Amino acid sequence: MLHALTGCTAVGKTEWALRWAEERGAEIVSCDSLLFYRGMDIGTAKPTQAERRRVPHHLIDVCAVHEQMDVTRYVSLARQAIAEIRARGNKVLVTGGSGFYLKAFFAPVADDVEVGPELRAEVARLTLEQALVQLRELNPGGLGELDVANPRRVFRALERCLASGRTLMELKAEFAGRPSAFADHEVRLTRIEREPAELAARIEQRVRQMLADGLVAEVERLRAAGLMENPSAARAIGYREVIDRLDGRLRAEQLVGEIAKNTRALVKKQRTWFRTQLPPHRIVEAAALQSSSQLFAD
RNA sequence: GGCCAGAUAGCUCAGUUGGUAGAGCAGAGGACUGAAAAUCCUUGUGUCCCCGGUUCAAUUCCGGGUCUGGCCA
Repeated sequence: MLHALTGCTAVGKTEWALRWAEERGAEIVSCDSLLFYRGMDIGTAKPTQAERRRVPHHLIDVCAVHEQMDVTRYVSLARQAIAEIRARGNKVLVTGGSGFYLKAFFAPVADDVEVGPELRAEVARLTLEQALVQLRELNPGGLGELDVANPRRVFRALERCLASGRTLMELKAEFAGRPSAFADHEVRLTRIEREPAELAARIEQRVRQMLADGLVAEVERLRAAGLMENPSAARAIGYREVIDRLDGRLRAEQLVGEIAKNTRALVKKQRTWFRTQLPPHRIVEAAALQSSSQLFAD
């Protein structure tokens, strides 16, 4: 049995996760795509050292900013961490707001087509149009639901076709039949929600606190450590705006507003994901929470 | 007080050589097979500041007014 707690950014799930885990001797497995990176602390609201002393955390600070993480690697690290925690006889609480990674606990999330670095580099040199031409040649039966306007999706689709020698339709059929990587566990999922107005206020407060805590200096350190080599991390909310500020594309007085605005957009996207991509799950209102026992119907 | 510029979508602005208007951003909705806090898609009727004039027709031209900014006193 795995317990998983999610909710959008700034909803306040961290403290509830800590309490639940602390009271049950559980260990936490993070499900947040940016917490993997060492040094991305303030802008990600990473659990502090003090919080990590309260409850053991896993899948935090597992790689350098310039390294590339992906779901497949996440899944294998998470499986390993969970096995170790179980071997100690402890409960597991998965917590985080990265919807795609969370989905891995319920559904297949990647196929196992190996794409070599040479092939990837070769595909990366193509324009979107060239990639589409090749894809259509390889897929006379059509491209299915592929989002042909999305370069990342198109390039990945082409890589998978070239690497496997199969069509998107064939790959899709096989993918749909795969089990979740955690099919051997029963997973209970709960999501914390909060009133939009209250959440917006918390976001603004949180952004101001991050800046007061030294977000700008953190970004400067990370840049020196190779942040810009990782497009996804460099585009993370809070980081991209500070980079824009440092490079003169944003004025100082715009910083809080921009970060808060983009965080609200993230929250909206998270909500759509939770609604449409996760299985039906328990929803609890943050304002109504008084005890960790309310989180899961045990 | 005088001169000049501006007044158009929540915001910043474009535009209509006169036939009632459109971008970016925000907002809303959505997609999601190895970057997911990423990436991508859909969605724009608003007294075109007010009053009057010219005209078949004015948001567009003309006159007056109001407000905002700048310059001069």
